[in-house]
Amino acid sequence: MNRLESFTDQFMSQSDFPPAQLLSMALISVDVVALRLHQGQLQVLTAPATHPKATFPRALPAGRIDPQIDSELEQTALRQITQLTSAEPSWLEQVETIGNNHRDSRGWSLTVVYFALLRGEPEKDLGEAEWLDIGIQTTACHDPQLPDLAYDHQSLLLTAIERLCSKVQYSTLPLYLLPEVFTLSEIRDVFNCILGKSPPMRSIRNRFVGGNILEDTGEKRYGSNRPASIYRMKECDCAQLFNRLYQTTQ
Amino acid sequence: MNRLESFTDQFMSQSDFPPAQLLSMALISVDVVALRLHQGQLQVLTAPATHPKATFPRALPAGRIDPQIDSELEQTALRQITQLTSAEPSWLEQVETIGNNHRDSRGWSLTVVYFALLRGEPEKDLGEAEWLDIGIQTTACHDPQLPDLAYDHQSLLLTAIERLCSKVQYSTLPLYLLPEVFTLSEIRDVFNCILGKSPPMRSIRNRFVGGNILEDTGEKRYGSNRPASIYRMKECDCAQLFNRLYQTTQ
DNA sequence: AAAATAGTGTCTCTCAGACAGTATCTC
DNA sequence: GAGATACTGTCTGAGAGACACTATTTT
Repeated sequence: MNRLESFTDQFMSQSDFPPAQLLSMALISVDVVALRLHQGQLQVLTAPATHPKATFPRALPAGRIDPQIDSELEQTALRQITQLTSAEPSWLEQVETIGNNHRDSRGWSLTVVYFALLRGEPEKDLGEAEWLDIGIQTTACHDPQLPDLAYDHQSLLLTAIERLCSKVQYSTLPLYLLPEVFTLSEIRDVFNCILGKSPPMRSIRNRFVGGNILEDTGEKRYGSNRPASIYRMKECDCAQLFNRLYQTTQ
Repeated sequence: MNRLESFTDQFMSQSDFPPAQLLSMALISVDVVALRLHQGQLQVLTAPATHPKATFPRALPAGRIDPQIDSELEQTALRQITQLTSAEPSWLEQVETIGNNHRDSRGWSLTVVYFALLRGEPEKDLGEAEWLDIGIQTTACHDPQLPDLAYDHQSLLLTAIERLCSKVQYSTLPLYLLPEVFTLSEIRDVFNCILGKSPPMRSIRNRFVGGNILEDTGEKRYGSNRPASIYRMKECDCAQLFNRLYQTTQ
């Protein structure tokens, strides 16, 4: 038990303290679900589970707010990723905040969960990072095979994956898992890796090219077939939304 | 300065304590944006702003987690509503968590923001509650006229309103602002109150009646015209999603 | 009958999906 | 030319929007 915990326990026992204010003392952490596509496989970034009683050896990258460094919550999340891998996430958004008195045996605890995407480019991981595969049931996307993670991290991962599955169907989010330049077929591959199926190329082409989301680099990717045009996302701050869902993928 | 604050200050000054753990000490609050429709007007529930230096007299209902009462974060949010009004919200969801070192002069502070809808039925408020009008610019829904609120609560309100505006267009959320039974025209009124415009009755009818979302009570509402069928939401746990947006309302 | 709102029929438009057909590369 | 993948043309279907038309009540 480290100094913080012993201190917290001592504080908690002071029953004359107004209970409504006690929870300024809740244990706060920021957990990150960082996903990437690697060799046709959706993967999640993990760190060693530090707690001795952890049910599994790996856990989501997590940490505490460091007021010396972080002026915003998002910076805390970013820091968890950069501590493990040299890559900058192409996407970062808050998923949910879990707070209750049963997820941590020490009492009330609160976690802000972030969701990050990393581009599928060559990059190097630092020390303790490990990417674990996420399996997709081709038949039903609703029950992906998640790796075992310590604490309640598997359920946090599930929530993030559900967010991903939902958002790829009505936004430009799939592009954030791809390298800076890519072909249309690679967009289809993103759908396949995430959902186990994909809309037809006609629909992808209509939405992304017809919708003026992409910029043609003029380059071609050559293979043992007709070369494919190489595209790049047009400059924009955040994912654009469409007003229909792909339905093949439901 | 209450006891917690002085304690926090003292603790913060202990420079030998690992800074990464300090933020277990962040000030945590749960803020609620509770909305209702009252006489054709979208309204937000407010409480008096307690802080002496508050910029405006009213604020969103907010409170701390009380570990004696709350086992889940959502209960803390619910408690803020029931302390001010006798009504149960028909909808409650988490919006976002704001955490940074500049929204509270005391240092790092963290707020989990919830978003609640209350049915437009006769109900009584308790003591300090006050419902403030939210104006909609009929021309552009993107800039509603929000009431002045203390702290950063106007910006939290804006985020919640944006969530509402977005979600009414592709889900059954509008129904959660209506009484238990209602007519189709009242659904149109909800759109008008929130967005300043509404999809045509034909589209509302197709989506809600054709989509098998509603149950016809068999009753009629009489006025100085052809009576309207009275409907009720079919039993379901949460808002159902459609796979297109209404476009008239963009 | 007039006024008012409820509700229907039907056409158009957009965009996803299906699928056949054409294009352009390597081997 | 065969094989492979890229890309286009075009039809269907779902569902939103527009709008004319009909229905049923009160006054």
